[in-house]
Amino acid sequence: MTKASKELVIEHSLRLFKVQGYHNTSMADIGTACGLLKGSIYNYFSSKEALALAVIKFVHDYFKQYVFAHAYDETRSETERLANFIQAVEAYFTAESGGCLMGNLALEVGDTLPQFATRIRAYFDDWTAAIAHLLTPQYGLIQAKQMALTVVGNTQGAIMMMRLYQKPEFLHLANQSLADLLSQN
Amino acid sequence: MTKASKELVIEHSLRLFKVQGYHNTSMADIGTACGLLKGSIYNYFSSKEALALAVIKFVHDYFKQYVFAHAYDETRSETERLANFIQAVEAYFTAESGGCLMGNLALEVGDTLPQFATRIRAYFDDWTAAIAHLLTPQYGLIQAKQMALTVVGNTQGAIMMMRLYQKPEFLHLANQSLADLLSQN
Amino acid sequence: MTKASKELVIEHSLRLFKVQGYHNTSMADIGTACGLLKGSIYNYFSSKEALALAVIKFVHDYFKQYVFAHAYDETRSETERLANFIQAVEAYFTAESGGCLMGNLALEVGDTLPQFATRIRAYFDDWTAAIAHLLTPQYGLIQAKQMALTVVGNTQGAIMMMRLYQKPEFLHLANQSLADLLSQN
Amino acid sequence: MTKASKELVIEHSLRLFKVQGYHNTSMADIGTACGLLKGSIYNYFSSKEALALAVIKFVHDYFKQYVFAHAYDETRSETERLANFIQAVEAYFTAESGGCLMGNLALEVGDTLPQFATRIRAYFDDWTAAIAHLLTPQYGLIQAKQMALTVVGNTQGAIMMMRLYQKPEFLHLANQSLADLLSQN
DNA sequence: GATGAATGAGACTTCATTCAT
DNA sequence: GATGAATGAAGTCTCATTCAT
Repeated sequence: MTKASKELVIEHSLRLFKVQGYHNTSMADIGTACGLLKGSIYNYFSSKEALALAVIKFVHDYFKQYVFAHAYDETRSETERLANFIQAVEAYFTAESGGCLMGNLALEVGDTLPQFATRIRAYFDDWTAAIAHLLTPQYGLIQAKQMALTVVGNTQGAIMMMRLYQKPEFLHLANQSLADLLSQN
Repeated sequence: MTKASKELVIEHSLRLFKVQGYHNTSMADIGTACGLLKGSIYNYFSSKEALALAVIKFVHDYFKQYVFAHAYDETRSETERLANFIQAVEAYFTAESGGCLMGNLALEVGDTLPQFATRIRAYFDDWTAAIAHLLTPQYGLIQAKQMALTVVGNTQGAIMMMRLYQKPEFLHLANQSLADLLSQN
Repeated sequence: MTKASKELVIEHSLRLFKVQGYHNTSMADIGTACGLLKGSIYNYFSSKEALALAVIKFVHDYFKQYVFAHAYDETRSETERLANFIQAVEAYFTAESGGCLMGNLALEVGDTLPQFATRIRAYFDDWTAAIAHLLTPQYGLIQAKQMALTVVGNTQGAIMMMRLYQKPEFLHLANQSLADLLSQN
Repeated sequence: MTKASKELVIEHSLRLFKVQGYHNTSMADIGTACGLLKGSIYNYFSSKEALALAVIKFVHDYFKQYVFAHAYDETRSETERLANFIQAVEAYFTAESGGCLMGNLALEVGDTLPQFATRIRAYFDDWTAAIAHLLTPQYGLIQAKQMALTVVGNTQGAIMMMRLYQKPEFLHLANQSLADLLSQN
């Protein structure tokens, strides 16, 4: 139950941080969501910041395992890998509201909490690397890397628009542009 | 001095909200930046929220006058208009740090403070309309509008990346893509 | 206009103190009611407390002139005097809402602002003396004085009930009891 | 200790609200009286208003149990019940200073905080009903009810006078009048 | 005489954190 | 591992008062 509870706190925090923001989410909010008192959370995490870093790691690990991994799946063709990757991204950000925790945190605390910014960059780096890996055969390493950075930016922009206008098409369109990059040959 | 002081508070608040976030910026922070006590700000704005809304309006008005207006400048060719527009966008977001207040707020409080979200959407709507206006002759109204939405998203994504990685190239590249949309004929 | 404005401030303050209480009425409230800014009130009164004391004096003077005086009106019989007195009391407290400023202040700040308590006692003393003056011929000085104190208390209690239940009968009944004291012969 | 501490806060608040008034008593005042910091009180009550409502309920419950109950004590004769009732009232309001919290609040916030007014009326209703219950056998329901309302008003007026003049006789006299209502047969 | 702005204290309330039970 | 209670700092906002214009 220890592990389960810890993960429970992380998952509730993830949702709250995403929807309400980091500074606007109190330990009491998190406690309430978990069915705990705020003080009890300190049995699992030493501070609000430590909790948030665990949440960031949780998201990052999830993407490594369930999203980015598709880019390196050697049992599939490049086009298939990309399709699976895109599908995973779209499924993830369509399933729950609040957009992308990493993007949200980047804009909320990117300039004030450098510990967070470092980890968010690492996540974006992995995202970029995954896409670059898929584009490299066709475009070469240098250009693929550059294109991947642009794609990540475009995707984050699309998620922002999707959230602000409550319309999932934005992300879908951005992903189609990405898909086109490989289907053009 | 009234007008000046009110605008002074707005400008300091703009900077602080942008860099530190809305919830992480206290009235005391703003007061200190303006050389006032926290309580004195209430001589100008009835609440922190009212102040933030004034800041949002200030930014929106600025963009209408100094950025979006380029798209409607009938003394220039379409290509020139677009070039001026792009130049204004790039200058604005390169000049100061903290990215785009509107995008930042969209992600920090978009789901919590609907009064803010409405105004931010209005800003993005105007931005979109300006670009659509430039693309319509070549692409037709429907497609231009759609492309404009994508461009705005891409720009916001680029600003996010620019801020996170502290590299201005992101925005420059996004703008080049926009420029290419008209120079391709 | 000086005198008029000063009295204007007093009258608005009287109403606000009566309905909202002393501590719950701000100088800004009073200013707004008078069409002034809060700072302007200090052109008339040196402090909130000085203003309140002026209001107390205003009420006391009004009662001396228009209510208590009936008890000493030598052109009338005792029964007539009492009837006029009662009529004046009833008219006053029925005309406006908020009950009796003096009673309200007695209970709100009687133990914390002795300057107020002293003046409120003086007002009650005069009220008591007026009634005692009317009852003395029939009951003798000692007993009349005692009865008058009881009558004043009963009247204040009736005003409290009248205000709490929003029913003017309470005061009317109390006044009838007073009237009966002289008509019983 | 929970119950004890919560009741402790209520009792200190009762005393302070009674003597200093509601708006003139700060959470810091209450905290100091309880040996707590102002913020700690929010572990017991969600707001100052919630605390005040708990205080009102506390007083009301106390009167139901220790004062009004005498009126319904079937083991005693009517005259004894009334004597016990009167004795309880007199003991209560003589024991502590500040008068009657309910009456004080009625005049301070009766027109501003309707949540308070409703509860205060309920308290006065029960008080009235208790006296009416005692007077009904002799006077009939209708008249007894009317007389009871007058008695409650007179008692409150007496408590006001008692507090303002710092003389306990007022209440004693009012109670004697009440006692006479039954001893006249 | 009126105003807009400033002040400093203080109001209610929230928060992250700690700790004995 | 959970809780209730405490803390002290900080947050938004209000207030009485002052003063230059």
